[in-house]
Amino acid sequence: MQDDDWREDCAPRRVLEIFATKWTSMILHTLNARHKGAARSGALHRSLPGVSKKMFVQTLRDMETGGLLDRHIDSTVPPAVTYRLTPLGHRFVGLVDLVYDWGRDNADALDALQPREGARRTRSTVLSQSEHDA
Amino acid sequence: MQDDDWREDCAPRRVLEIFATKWTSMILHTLNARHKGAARSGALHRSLPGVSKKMFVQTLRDMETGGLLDRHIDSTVPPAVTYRLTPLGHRFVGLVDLVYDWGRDNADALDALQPREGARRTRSTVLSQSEHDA
DNA sequence: CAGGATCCTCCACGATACTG
DNA sequence: CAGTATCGTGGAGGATCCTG
Repeated sequence: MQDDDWREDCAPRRVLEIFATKWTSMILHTLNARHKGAARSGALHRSLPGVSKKMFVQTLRDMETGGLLDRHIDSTVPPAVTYRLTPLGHRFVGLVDLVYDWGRDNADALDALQPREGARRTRSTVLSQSEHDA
Repeated sequence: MQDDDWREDCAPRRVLEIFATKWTSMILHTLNARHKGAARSGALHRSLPGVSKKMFVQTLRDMETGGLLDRHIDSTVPPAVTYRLTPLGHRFVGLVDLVYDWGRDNADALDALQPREGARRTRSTVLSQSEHDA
C-alpha cells in the first residue's frame, strides 16, 4: 500500500492505459488461451470477431512497441506474419486472466444492474436504431 | 480457461469497460486506501488532483448506478455528501489493487520502453505548451 | 496474406460559469 | 459544499479502398 499515489506517469497508470485500449487485453488473452502464445495474424484476427482490421493491426503494432509481443515476418509471397508473446506479455496475460475471472465470478452482481453501468456506451447499444432514415 | 469467449455482453468485458473510464479505478483505490472506504465528496476529490470536477461527479454517479458505491446525502446547508464502497465496490478494489501492484512490480519493464507504449497519449503529454496565447 | 492510407463519426474528458 | 449546464476538443475506433 506504500505510497498510493496516482501520479500522471506512474507505472500503474500505464497499465490502466493498456486496459483502456479496448482490444489489447482481449488480443493477449486470446493469443494465449487459443493459440498457445503464438499465432499468425489472420488466424488471430479470425478468433476475434469484433475487431476491425485497422484497429487489429494498429493495436498489435502498439503492443509490439510496448514490449508485449514480438513480430516475426516470413518474407515469402504472400508474407506470413507471426505474433508471439514476450515475457512481459506473458506476465500481462496473467493479469488479464485475473480480470477475466473476476468478471465471471461477479457476473451476477454485474448483470443485476442497468444494462449500462460504467459510462461508456459501446455504441453497439445504439446501433439498433441506426437505421432511422432510409 | 473454460470457454474463453469475449462476447460483446459478457461480464469480463463489462469489467474492461469499467477500467476504461480512466478515473473509476483510481477513485475506488483512493477511496479505499486513503479514506478507509468512505469519504465526503470534497475530501475524496482533493486526494485526486488530476480529475476535473465534471468528470469526478459524473464518474461517481456512474459508479453509484453501477453498484460500486453508495451515496449518502446529508441535507444540511451546505449539503454534506458521503460516498461509501459497496460490497461489490470492495471486491472491485481488490482487483484494482492487483493491477496497481502489477504495475509497480513491472515498472522497470514498462519504463524501459518509449515514453508511449499503449496507443493513448493522455493529452497531458501536450498540455505543456497549452499556454500558447495569453 | 498482411497492412498501409483516408475519411468520418462519436463520445470521453476538460474548462468555465452558474445554482441552491 | 456539492452539483448542473454548456461548450469545445482530441483522438479512439470503424469502413473502405489500395498495395506488395
